[in-house]
Amino acid sequence: MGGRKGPYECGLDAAVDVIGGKWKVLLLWALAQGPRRFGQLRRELPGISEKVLAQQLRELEADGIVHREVFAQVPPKVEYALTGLGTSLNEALTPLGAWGRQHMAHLEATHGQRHPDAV
Amino acid sequence: MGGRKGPYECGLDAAVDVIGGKWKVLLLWALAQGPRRFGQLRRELPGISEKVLAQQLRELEADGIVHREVFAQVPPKVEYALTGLGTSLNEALTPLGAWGRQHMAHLEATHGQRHPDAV
DNA sequence: CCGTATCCCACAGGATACTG
DNA sequence: CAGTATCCTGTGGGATACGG
Repeated sequence: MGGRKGPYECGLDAAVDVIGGKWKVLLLWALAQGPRRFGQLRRELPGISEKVLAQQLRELEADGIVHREVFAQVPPKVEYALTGLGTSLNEALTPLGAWGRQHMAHLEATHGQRHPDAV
Repeated sequence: MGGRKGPYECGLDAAVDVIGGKWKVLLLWALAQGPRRFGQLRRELPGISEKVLAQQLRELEADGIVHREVFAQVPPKVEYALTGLGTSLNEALTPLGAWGRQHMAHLEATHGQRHPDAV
């Protein structure tokens, strides 16, 4: 991401800029369960492409939300984990998640015309 | 909006789908101060076009976040206000806003390469 | 004053193939 | 395994003009 119009106005827009990617919150959600490897995340987010996964991960890393640890060994191993900032973001996100969960049915109905085949 | 990949996973994604528009949170922020008229909102969100303002307002209305009240009179008058659901969303958003405000400087610095001319 | 109708484009993100 | 490199598309959203 990275294309708003000016300086942030109310903090909320800054936060939304961080979590605004299509898979960001799902990523945050997955990483909250514990450190994850690349392929593992790919499996946990069915439908995401490698390019996009790597990309969103790097954006979150650039924002200091996730930490990327490379293990110099073969076969290659890389682990992603939430930083302290990431953890605090997740906590700040909790009420929103609760709100969403509470009104999910309503939201799927109104604004929710996705494609037919559910996953 | 309205284009994810399947059913919602964790509530968080449902919520993000609602506030994911470019101006949505600013709109929410503005409406939290009290009911607003169309032109008033346009003035409070410098840079937004009428099309997009109307559009995002519609989406929020479809999601039951804002209420649109038309006064049958001339000159025309329409007021937008938060619904109960909208208010609860705003409240669920509070911690996130606080988080953003707290780390705004950091975020502007890292992920924040916008265009040169600030507003 | 409060919108809708068009046209247009940048860019996030999908598919696929290839590399260290 | 963990990514790049390319190519391509959908669509959110900007600009502008017109209508009730």
